[in-house]
Amino acid sequence: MSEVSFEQAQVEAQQLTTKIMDARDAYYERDESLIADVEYDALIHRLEELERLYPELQGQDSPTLSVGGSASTLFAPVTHAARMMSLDNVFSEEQFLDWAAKTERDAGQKLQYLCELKIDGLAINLRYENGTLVSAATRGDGVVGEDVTANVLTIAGIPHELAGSGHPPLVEIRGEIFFPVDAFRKLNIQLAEAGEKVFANPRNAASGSLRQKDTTKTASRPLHMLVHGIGAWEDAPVPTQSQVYELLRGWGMPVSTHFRVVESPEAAAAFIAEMGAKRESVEHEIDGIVIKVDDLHVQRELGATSRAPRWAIAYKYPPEQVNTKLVDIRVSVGRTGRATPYAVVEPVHVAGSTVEFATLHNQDVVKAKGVLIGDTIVIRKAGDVIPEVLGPVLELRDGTERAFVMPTGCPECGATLAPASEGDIDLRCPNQKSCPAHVRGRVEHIGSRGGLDIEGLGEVAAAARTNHKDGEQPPLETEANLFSLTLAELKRVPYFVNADGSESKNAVELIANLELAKTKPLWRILVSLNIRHVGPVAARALADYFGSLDAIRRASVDELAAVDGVGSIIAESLQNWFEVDWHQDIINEWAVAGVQFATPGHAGPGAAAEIEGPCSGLTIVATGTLEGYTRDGAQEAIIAAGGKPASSVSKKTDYVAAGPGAGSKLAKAEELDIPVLDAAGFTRLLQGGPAAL
DNA sequence: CACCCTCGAGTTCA
DNA sequence: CTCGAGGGTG
Repeated sequence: MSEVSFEQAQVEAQQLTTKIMDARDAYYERDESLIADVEYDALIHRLEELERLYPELQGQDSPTLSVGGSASTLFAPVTHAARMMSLDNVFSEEQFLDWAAKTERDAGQKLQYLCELKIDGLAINLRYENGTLVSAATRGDGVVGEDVTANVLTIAGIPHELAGSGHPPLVEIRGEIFFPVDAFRKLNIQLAEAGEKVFANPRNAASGSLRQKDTTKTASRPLHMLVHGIGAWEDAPVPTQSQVYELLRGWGMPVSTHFRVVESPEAAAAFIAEMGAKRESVEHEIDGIVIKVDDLHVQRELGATSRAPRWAIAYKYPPEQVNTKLVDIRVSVGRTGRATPYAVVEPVHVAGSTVEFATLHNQDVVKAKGVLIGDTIVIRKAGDVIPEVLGPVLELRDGTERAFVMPTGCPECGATLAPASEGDIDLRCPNQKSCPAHVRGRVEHIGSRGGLDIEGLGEVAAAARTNHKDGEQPPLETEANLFSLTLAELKRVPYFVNADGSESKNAVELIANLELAKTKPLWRILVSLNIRHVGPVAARALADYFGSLDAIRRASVDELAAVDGVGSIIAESLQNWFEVDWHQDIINEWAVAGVQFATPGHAGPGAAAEIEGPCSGLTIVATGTLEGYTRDGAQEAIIAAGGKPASSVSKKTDYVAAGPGAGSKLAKAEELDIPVLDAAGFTRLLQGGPAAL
């Protein structure tokens, strides 16, 4: 299943949908069976499978959503005057441009496009006769929908009588009914407090609210509608879709303010990218962008396939939430010994990548989320990067699920897990010196970019105390002998051995990198000692002030806390660290191996020199990819120019340097009205200060 | 003592 | 990126 690529799945889903639709049309409309029931079920099942793997394939009108007799007995059937078509989908800019190229070829001319937001709501068909609303119906299967006129009449903003005059004898106006995101959250809080079932998403809330038997209930919900097209209409009096919208606006219909007419496919692609970046800020949920050929005459020429018009396409954004199965909850132990439960899920495609794992933080979070092993769960990507478990889909429980039980022992060394202090939720493995998880985590940290930045150390870390060849010692007992590692010891790790038994190139390089690391700046060495609360920033402050590890060790708590950015907690953490004997072994062995524990030329405590430069006194945040700088390079450059690099944007930030790929920080900068620079502006600022801008 | 700003730590995937 | 918590400031 998971070996199906997205492209394959897309093609297959398209074919399945057509087959299913054809069979269904034949069955319901002409009362004949094209295929056997079992075969029909198999098609549906396969389509469901594909949609679970790639949820973005599932359109609002997917047959999987209406299988099993969706035709409600509550609402009378209504036959639409003109069929409610669905839209074909594209999932990338490339696919969109291909579609546009083909469309312009078919039309024999360059085209203008109307771009609008694809609202994730409920499609509705409003039938006006001589300016009066006579019926409102859901899409249904596109031919016959449900009559929800009484409910729709309660929705504010939908005119019962069209404004102005000169209305046609019959016009069908199509739009989307939706539940504003803010109101949706409030509704769910109310429902939860009243002990009622909450809605999974705004679309379900809209659907549930609209299809109430009791119309006063519908009236109490803040439903909205926005127009996105027309159905039956003899001789529309204007030549373009956008002008139709203007006309409808004049008649009092709610038309979105977010549409734009553009001159080229490239401009439409730009609109897609632009709206994708701010889709969170719109009042309703958006699952994509609809691009239509603006010219109505060309629309008629292009016509439609059996399902969808050829003159419009839906670009679908990757979904932010998907369902998958919670296969297991396991526990990992990190460098601080914290035992962290994490979810193992059936691999699923979310926001551009396949997710297999998601952290659950601690046992309280597992409880709070209410997930059981075996549940179908909802996953999203927080900030489009880190997978997050939102919660279980309770309707899909079948009783075979089981609760997660936090283990009492460390999964790596078996030591009894315990809270570090009274009342602490987190459980930790106490075996700091020799638990493989601890050692592995610490060695990884030493090699990390914020530490000594040593490539290839991750492999050693993984092999520390584990994975060594039978009967031999692992290359590392603890990090104490890291800098005295020999090639022979390294070769105990298969990764560093060639097929012929000789040491690999990586092994030689690693030894050389370790040699170089011994004379790296003091703050990096400090970070590598893995002292609680001492990260790159605190380490830099300490190193600048004291100049040597010896000076730091001899300092009192008060002297340590005198350093800007260091308080009593960090000071005590430092002193406690130095007292542990195997920590002293690390320092001693590293020193013997040649590690530099002092900044050459530093005059001793308090002698830290403020760098004077063009950017003295300025706080600067760098984000995104700045041309000519690496991520760390930008930080160093700011410091070298006398400025202060910060990791988050606040009122105190003076400048934000943003390159392509900048995300929330750029948005925050705009919100706070902080000057934003591109790479060139950033360089000018660093060289000449604010005056150079 | 209540805030706001940062840092540190844990995290996932290509 | 997000969270919780340390540190500094009014």
